[in-house]
Amino acid sequence: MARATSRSSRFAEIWSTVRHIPRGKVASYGEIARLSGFIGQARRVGYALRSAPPGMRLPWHRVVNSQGRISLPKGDGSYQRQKRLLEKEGISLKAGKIDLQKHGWIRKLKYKRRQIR
DNA sequence: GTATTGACGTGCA
DNA sequence: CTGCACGCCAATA
Repeated sequence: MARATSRSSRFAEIWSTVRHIPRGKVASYGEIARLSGFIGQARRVGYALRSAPPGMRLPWHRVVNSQGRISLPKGDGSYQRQKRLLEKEGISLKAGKIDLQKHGWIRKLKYKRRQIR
């Protein structure tokens, strides 16, 4: 076994991480990559999600880019599709962007930590 | 085998 | 704010 070069096995880590994203929260491709053990390989996450077959109920819509923006093209309606799924979970988009401070699963701590609690 | 593209990220002009 | 370059890895031509 050593090699487990199966593509599925390689993507399994990413799929598993994505599945751990709580409802109503979002994570970036880079964060998913890091949590899956693929630091700096955000691109692989996008590839894994694209290869993810439907039916496994993968919350792929909770994954956006670091800017809080949907990376899918608007041309074929993919953008709208994800946007709708997000709004359905209470995640609203502001000017095409998500407020990561509020909906980010792993938000970066800011220097202004007053009122945290 | 190389070249190009892609559901990305970060830095810089 | 936008656009461009480079890095990262895998799939595709």
